[in-house]
Amino acid sequence: MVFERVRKLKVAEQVVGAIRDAIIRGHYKEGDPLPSERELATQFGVNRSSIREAMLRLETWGLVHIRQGGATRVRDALQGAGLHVLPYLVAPGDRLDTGLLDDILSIRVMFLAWTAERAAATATPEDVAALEELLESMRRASDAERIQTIDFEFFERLVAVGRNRVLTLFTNVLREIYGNNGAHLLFLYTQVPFDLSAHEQAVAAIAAGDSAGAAAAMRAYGERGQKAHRSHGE
Amino acid sequence: MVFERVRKLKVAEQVVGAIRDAIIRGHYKEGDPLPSERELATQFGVNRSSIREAMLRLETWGLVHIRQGGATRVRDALQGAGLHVLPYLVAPGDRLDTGLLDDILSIRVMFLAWTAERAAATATPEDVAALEELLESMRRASDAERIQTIDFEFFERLVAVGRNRVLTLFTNVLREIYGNNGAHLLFLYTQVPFDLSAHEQAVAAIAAGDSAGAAAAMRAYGERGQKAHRSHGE
DNA sequence: TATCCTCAACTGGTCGGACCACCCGACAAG
DNA sequence: CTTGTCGGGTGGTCCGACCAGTTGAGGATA
Repeated sequence: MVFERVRKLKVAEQVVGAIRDAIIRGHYKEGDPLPSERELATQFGVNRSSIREAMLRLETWGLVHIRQGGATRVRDALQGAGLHVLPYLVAPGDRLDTGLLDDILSIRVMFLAWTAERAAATATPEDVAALEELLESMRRASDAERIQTIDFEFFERLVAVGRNRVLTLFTNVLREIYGNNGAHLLFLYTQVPFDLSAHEQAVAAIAAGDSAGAAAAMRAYGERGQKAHRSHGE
Repeated sequence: MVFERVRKLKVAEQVVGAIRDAIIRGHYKEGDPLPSERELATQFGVNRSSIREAMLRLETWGLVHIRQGGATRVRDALQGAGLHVLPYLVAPGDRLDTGLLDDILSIRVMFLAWTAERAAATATPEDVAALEELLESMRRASDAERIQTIDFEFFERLVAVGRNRVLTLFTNVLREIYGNNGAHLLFLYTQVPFDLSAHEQAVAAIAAGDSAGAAAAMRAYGERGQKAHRSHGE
């Protein structure tokens, strides 16, 4: 596998991107009316159907509010929107403002700790073996990017072990964020050799069924990341 | 205000509901192809545009996967879908299967504890006053439904106090779930007088800036709910 | 003057029918 | 067995028309 799949952008997807960017960059503020579908169609040089498709996507993401008869208006994204907008709020390539990254890392600590705690309660010997295997490949990995990938696999594995369907849904969202913006979090892994002690402690605790221990280990790991960000940010 | 606003269902919304239900009820399983848009249009007796709109919604929710040239197929909702499908997975009025409720309550504990912990770190005197006011109205409330409403307000307040934008996004999702399915969780509040001690401890800890104490109090409260469900379920 | 009603000119929602781009499976050619 | 072709089906886009709510300006009314 050398070449990636070519990404074909539908017309509607390009329109979505353009409007989303315009909103994020502040051309349209909260509550502002967007141009009518017919006008956007001529502006973009596409058919109204495509504009409609774009608007529908933006609405299900919670970025705009559509109402028959009235204009389609921008909605305050962080107020009314669902979680799923996050991946789209942070456009790939954009800089992430520091405050938001803070918030994300804080949430990360919560998920790491909780996931480990749940996993310790429900792990089978096979689960533990799989986790140890991932540890081993992290030890062997030599560059930050690879470690990051494996670490996220480790996390996903932890979630799967926890066997909580709702938590799995959350992870899917996190994966989207991560997949689009992994570069912003790469600094968490640039220290090589990567300090694996927390992971090792966590796996040991999980193997022993020690929920509190597993949670503490992963929590410590997460907080180390927060600290790294603070000193790294200035 | 006695009467609620009449809810007008767009054609596409009805189609979305019908297809969603068909998927949830198992008429279409993971990976199954849905009928073509043209066929669905004649079956539902509507235009293809409406079917397309419905499909787009289902796709952004992660329930189906659309690909040009090939058939639109059902996607395993709990595998590939984002969090935002949860409100739609549990249709209002449906029974909630016990396992899922277990999972939800488990997540609830995590959020309660974490939210309280964060709040303790960032609360201002005004925040504390607002929380105490909510406590007071819970004391005065006499029926379970009212208590439930206030308790969720309390939680939202806690989130706001934490001042974490990402956590706020999560709450928006939870609110949707809660709003549509509060009845399933009503059993958490049927004990009257409602035991407020955990809330009181949490607020006290928040006022004192004691993160660990606040987390422990709300965690205990959440775990009491889990226990109630287990004994209530059989 | 102040209030209400009416109506025209928007907006989004639905319709139907056409054609394009793409995928797949059948089948022929090598 | 592999490769190439092609036809029929699927979603993607386009067009133009009409339906259904919303809004606001201007006139009728008190």
